[in-house]
Amino acid sequence: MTEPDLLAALNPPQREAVTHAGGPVLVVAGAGSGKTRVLTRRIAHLVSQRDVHPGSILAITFTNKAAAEMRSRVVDLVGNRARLMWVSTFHSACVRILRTEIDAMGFRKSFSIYDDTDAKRLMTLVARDQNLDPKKFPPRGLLNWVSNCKNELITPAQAAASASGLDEVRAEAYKVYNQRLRAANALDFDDLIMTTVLLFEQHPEIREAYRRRFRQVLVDEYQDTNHAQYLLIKQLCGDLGPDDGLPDDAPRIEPAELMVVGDSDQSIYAFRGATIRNILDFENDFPGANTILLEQNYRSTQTVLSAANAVIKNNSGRPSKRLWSQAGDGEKIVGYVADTEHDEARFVGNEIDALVDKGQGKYSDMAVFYRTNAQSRAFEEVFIRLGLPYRVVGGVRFYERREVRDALSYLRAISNPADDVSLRRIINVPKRGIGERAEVALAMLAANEQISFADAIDRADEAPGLATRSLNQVKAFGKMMADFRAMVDADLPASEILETVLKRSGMIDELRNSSDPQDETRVENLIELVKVAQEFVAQATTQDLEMDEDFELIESGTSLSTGAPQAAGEGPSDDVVAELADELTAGQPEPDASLGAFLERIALVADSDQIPDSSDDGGVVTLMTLHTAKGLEFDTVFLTGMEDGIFPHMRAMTDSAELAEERRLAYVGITRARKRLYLSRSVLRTLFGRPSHNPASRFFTEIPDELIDWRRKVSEVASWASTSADRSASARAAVASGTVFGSGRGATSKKTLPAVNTGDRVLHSTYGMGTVVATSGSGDNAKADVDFGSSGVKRFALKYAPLEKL
DNA sequence: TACTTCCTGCTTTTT
DNA sequence: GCAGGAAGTA
Repeated sequence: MTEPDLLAALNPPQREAVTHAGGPVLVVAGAGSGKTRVLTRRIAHLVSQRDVHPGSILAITFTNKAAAEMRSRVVDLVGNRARLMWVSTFHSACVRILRTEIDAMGFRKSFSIYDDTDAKRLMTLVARDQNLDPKKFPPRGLLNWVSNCKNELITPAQAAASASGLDEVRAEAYKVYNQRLRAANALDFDDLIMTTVLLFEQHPEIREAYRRRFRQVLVDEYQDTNHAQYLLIKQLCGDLGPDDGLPDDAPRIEPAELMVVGDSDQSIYAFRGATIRNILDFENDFPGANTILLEQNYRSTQTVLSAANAVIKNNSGRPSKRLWSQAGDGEKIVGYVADTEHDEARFVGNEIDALVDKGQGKYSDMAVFYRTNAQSRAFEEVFIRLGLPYRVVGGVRFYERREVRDALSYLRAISNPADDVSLRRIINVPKRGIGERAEVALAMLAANEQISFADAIDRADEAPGLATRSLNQVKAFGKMMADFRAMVDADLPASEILETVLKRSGMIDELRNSSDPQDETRVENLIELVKVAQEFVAQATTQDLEMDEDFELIESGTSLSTGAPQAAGEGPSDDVVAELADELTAGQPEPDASLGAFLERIALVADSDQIPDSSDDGGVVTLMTLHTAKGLEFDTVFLTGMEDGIFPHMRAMTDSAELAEERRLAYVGITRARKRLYLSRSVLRTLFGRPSHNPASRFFTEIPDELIDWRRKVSEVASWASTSADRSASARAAVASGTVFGSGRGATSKKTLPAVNTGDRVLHSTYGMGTVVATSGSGDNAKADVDFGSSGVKRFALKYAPLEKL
């Protein structure tokens, strides 16, 4: 694509952002102003410049999915040569750097990456060892505290030095937790960033190599970066001044060109350390910075924008921004007050049906948003009944399932023998007679001898108090793991190793022979995992071929060394350019089907990257949380559960900063809509398994009434519940004690048992439609096994299960 | 050692 | 109303 084509269809501020040269740039962009488009075009523009080598571009996106999309769009625009650029999330970029450089930080290259669940497990162990009261110091809370430290780049020693009171305990937990991580040769998510920053601080020469490499750095969603990520950017393209750690006579390189794009009104990840300070202080952080404002919205109608503005303006202390649209007023916002969440779901379902019937859109043009994943249930139930095609994004994740985690723990323990957490997870999976006693004996040996758990297994003879029977089992297990590791040494592809592990460990056999109907699904999930591995291996092999093409491209003369001459005094010298060209060709990551590479992919890629394509004809309705909705847009958006206590979430209502974040979340949700916005709430909602009733969300009432077309305003339940304060209070009390509806704990209602037989179709409030495949027991003990297709087979006690015969 | 049965806490949001 | 842990039992 030629240069004018790249710039066509952009408005003047966008064009300015795309072609900007020299000095850092902050693009402050409102919702729907074409942020991502600007970034994509800018990268394409850069690649099409003769003196910019694609390998010198580093673009950071928020999700891996966004990275993949941006990458393929740029390749579409300017061709294969763009494949050499780095487009990834902060985490993936750091892993890529650490895989090369981590020796310098005292880890081995085979390090494991611990996700949230692993981290929590490890922290639980630490807390137990420290004899911490789980009520006072829940692992989750400790982990949050540690995460904050890591985001602020506070080391355990520094934390201990400045902590007082309860924080002294937390700092101690942080220290031990990190020691255990190090011993397991593992890094958690926050470590990935923190360690990279520390690496650059402690090894200026390594940092300098990357500064020379990346000449163009672009960051999307800058409002959601945390302090550690900011420091990383600063290390890569800030002006470090005289304290840059290099010898005085070493050659310096000009800082790279930096462009960040963000909207402080869309910052919704402060809860995990993101800070809009990074946006507000950009001009101080990067002197000489330019700010470009994108205020025209191309996505939504003026009505939608007015609603969004009306909500967000209640946040104090935000820089003023006036978003405008040329799309006209469009349709009014539809408001609906439901009696129950089922009623709300029915309204949404019927409305979707009606819109499709009237030809006002396809299923794939519509999305239902909610605050928490648990709220998807009512919609699923109703949508199944109505026969609406839908897809829930997020929720119960594939990689969170027990059997999948077990399999991955095997792989990690094989790839990284020091990984005690993974090893201890699977030492008795499947059951092989190595119980708690045996495990403790081995752990004692490991502690006494200062060796890893894997080494303790190899020296099990020395373990104190290990029964002979257990000893034999442990030896057999050690032998098996050694065989698996030999497969890694022989460079067998990840998929092959996985298959062997599943078969030889006996995991598959145990599940196949099990009487628990759920285990059938588990087998299917493992087969699915094998498929994922096979696809990964296949992909790595084809990438290999593409890389070869790219090398040819470089060699055939498009590389930096033949590019336009640099202006004197600016940019890298010719020597540096030549060196850079060498580095670019030499330093390409070998595409890699190894076990380590596979594990890395699994750790970093969220499986919520499965947002349905709108290209399929008809398609499906998308259900997701507001957080997942970030960066997406739909013709029709249903914003549901607009109730105080739900959204804003109960736990955010007391804290003004958290409330402000919830409001930004509302702003994000509203601005996802192109043409039609529905807002709904329910007066009565089942929460924690019991009914509770909530007032309208403050965000709902902040929207001017004239923008809203009320379909139903006052619910009957609302009128009896709120006519008098007394009655309302007593109703609430009754609800709270579970006496009114009889579904509270201990007040099990007597319900007539649905008589089901094999082959009956039933509806479950959580799993949806299913078929009875077996029945057992009688009377109160009657149970049924129900097959829910993709959700698998579950066994229910008919007395309690929310099952309905169809 | 392994299976069963309570029982608790949980629901924010995710790279 | 469910998962995962703790405690109790074979």
